[in-house]
Amino acid sequence: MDVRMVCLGVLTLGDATGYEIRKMFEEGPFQYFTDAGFGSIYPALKKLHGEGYVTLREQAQDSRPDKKVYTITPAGRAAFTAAIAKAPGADKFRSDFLLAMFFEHFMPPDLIAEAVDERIKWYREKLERMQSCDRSGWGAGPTFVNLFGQAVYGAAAKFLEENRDGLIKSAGDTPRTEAAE
Amino acid sequence: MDVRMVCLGVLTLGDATGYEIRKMFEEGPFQYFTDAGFGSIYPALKKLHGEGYVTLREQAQDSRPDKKVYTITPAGRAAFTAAIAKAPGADKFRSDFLLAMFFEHFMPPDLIAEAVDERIKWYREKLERMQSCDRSGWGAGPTFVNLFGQAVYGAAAKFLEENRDGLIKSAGDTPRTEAAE
DNA sequence: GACTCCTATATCGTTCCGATATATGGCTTA
DNA sequence: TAAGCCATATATCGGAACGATATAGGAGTC
Repeated sequence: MDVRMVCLGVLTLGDATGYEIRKMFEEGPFQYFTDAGFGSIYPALKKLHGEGYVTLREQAQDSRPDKKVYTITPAGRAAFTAAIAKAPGADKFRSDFLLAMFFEHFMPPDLIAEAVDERIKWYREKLERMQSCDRSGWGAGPTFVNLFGQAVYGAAAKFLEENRDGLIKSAGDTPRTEAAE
Repeated sequence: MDVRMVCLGVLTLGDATGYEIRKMFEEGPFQYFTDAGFGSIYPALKKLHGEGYVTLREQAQDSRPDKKVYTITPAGRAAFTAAIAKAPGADKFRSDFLLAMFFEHFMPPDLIAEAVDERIKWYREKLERMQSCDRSGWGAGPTFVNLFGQAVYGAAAKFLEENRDGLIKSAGDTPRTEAAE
């Protein structure tokens, strides 16, 4: 599922500009399982337009670049429907934090503690945002996705809180590996 | 943390070829939180060699391309240590499956059921592999990472099993959105 | 007055991903 | 027994995506 199709999905919810689509990925209900920056979205929209999957109308604005409001076409809806009907690829969890923890013996204990504490805070904040949004009026799909996110992020936060001290203690008891031996 | 540094990390565990590093990402303890294909690894190793972070010795083999066994240098160890000392970026969870579930009203109920069941199976298999490996002799870091993975993947599997029927029932009760309205 | 943030576009260079090419020995299977 | 697939082992190529940067003015803050 490439950025093009994800943009089409967002446009099934209503017309939007590239900037608004970006905000959806950053703050909206999509933020926990997908992502795309301007450098991906603008070329994607241009391509979708060339393929006839979206139309656009330009809204002039003073002291600001013109807004380009995109609308999905019937062909676009058909393409999106076909795209999500295909068996989705594997879920991917990528974490530089876990990579660092794997090599914990290269780090001083205080740095480990800092990294774990930061990550707990990060997961708690994300979780808070997921829990605090008003789900009344949401359909079954968005609700399912939101609750899935809560289950997974909650499990991550809980694990880190319960295993923080053990990891740091073990690091304090074990000699650190020197960078150049 | 780019592919270059992840390769360096693997090489701190012992000498390896590009092919072996790939296997680590595919089957080894790294598979749950990082990934890289040949198209990333070979160029990364070439660059690391140019930077003096690794050395290589070529081992001739008959009826097969020569093996290139890479060894990390002291400069490489220093670079890796510096890389993991920096505050790691955000954890990323990417899921085409959740994207499809978000737009569940574009899918017929039987397709939803199939997708959820496949995903449950996938998470259970991954979990099984994480649980069944022999952790005796592992250090604190790898153990921590493995148990984190179990906590998160376990939570995902559990959520899907508990909410499968509810989602499918709700899909059966709600009219499906046509591709082209 | 300086600084940062928000809106809104877009590009550019680097990196990454997936598919493909090459070569051969071993194992399964129809 | 031939056909097909898997494992080993290298590598490249095109396209996609990422991150940083550019532009520009108004609003809000220190």
